[in-house]
Amino acid sequence: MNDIKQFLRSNALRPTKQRIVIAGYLFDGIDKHVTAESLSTELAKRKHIISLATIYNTLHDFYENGLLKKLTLSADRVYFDTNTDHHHHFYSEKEQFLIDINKNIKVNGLPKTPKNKKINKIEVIVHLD
Amino acid sequence: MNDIKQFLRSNALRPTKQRIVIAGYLFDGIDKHVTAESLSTELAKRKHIISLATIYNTLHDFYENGLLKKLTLSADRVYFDTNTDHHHHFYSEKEQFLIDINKNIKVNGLPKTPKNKKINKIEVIVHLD
DNA sequence: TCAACACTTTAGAATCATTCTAAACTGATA
DNA sequence: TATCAGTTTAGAATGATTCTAAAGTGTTGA
Repeated sequence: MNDIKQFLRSNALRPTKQRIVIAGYLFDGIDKHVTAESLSTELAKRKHIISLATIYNTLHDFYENGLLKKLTLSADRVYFDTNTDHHHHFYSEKEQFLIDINKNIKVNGLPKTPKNKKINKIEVIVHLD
Repeated sequence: MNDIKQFLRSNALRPTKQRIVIAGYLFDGIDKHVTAESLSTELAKRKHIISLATIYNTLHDFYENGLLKKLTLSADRVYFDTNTDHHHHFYSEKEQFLIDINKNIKVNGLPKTPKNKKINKIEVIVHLD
């Protein structure tokens, strides 16, 4: 709890009740993929009612501070990943699930980067049926 | 023109005025990436006013028949790619542009596919700044 | 050629994730 | 503990996309 407060402070985020609850859930040591909706539902189960606006705000605050990765895999919901190490994903659109690939993947044969651009990151998504 | 009609018929799509215009634009031999909005604008420039609903319908009809690839790269607009060969992309979220990578890319080091699942496709997105 | 019908198009309403607004609230600081 | 910047929130707004249901149009068989 005080850990969480410190954790938030060290990221220049004021440790409010809501952020503590959300961070406590997200960063409990088990990597997770959440959407605003799924997070809201999960917290509600634990009797923590936090407005959706705050959930969106908080996810973005965390994302902007590098505490979450953002994944746009389908047009109708954005996923946030608590695993911020560089990694890739298995994804099933049909079943809407996401699995981290934590092995080292190599991508070979890339053409040269367009003029005046820099590669930010390479994202590999393995789509499953 | 008759080519386009045949082309549509061969894909079990009735060659309506609107589909002929849209297919004529999309499949002119030059690969393109469009969104519903960009397509609508492009056709309007050419004095072809087609309702957005029809543009969405048609893009999906084409997509379902394998004439277009669908790319969900940002949450707020879906791209359709006239290049349906298996290929990858450079993508700049900031500048909202998309470049096909037509070279052969190899992805090495994938872990084994989750039980009872099959790989549908592997998508590599090279994010640029 | 044409009637008949299934397939299409369309305007406008509806949907739904996400963002915005402006007011109430609260952690931090002196 | 008063003050104020940073937060939370309900509810409205946004914007891409989908839906609805009515009008329009290819296609086909005679």
